[in-house]
Amino acid sequence: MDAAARALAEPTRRKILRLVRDTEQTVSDIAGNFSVSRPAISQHLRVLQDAELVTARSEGTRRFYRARPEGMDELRAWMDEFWSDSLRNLKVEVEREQWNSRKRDKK
Amino acid sequence: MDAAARALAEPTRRKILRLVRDTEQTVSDIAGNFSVSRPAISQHLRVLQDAELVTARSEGTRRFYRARPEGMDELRAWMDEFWSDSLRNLKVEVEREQWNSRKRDKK
DNA sequence: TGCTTACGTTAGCATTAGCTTACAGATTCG
DNA sequence: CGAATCTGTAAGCTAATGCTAACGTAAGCA
Repeated sequence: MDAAARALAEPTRRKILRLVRDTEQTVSDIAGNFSVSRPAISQHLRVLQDAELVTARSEGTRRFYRARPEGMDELRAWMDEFWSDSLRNLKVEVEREQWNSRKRDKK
Repeated sequence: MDAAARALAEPTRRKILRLVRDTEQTVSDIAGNFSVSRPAISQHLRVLQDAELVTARSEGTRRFYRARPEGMDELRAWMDEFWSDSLRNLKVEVEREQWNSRKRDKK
């Protein structure tokens, strides 16, 4: 999950993910969309692959990359839990406040 | 959003977030849970604050930090869209496949 | 007024990240 | 076989990151 978060923290890598989300693409294809060198893209793809956010398939000399959305599951789950638990606690907080205010009204 | 993703990419910072999710805590309180120095925690808090993932409140010499879950909204939205669009395209893919297979059956 | 507590900030260091250039391996094509 | 294509990898540079130790500052307390 550290790897996924770190991979997503890079704008270039997020753009790459969008590029290979629906259609698998070769390294050269991908690199064509950026101003950085092709090796730089290769290194980004390496990071994405280590984070299991993309998969690769070789065909002849070319290499096709495709996004792997499930790679985000862990991070998404972490955020979802953080979010929902926080909401739940907010709810408890509000209810306690309402309870206190009822007590105050009684006095 | 870059800032949020980068901030979340650090295990220490995610732990800090959990610590101040429900109850605001001082820097020393937080630092007590880690083996790194207090200034290191201060720096992490700085990163979290720049990413708008925590808010701070001063009281005397102490400083209370509290999580700010909305700071994750942008990143969550990005992932949600990525996820759902990918699912939608998968659906289209499957439907096309079914269509082709029906065509094949007709032959 | 001094001493203490609770912080932030700075300087300095080791590590990591992202990039380019240069090179190496595999495949295809003449 | 030899040349061209597609790609990964290594070396080397700069910038950023995470840490510690030292210092600065503001508030509370004797």
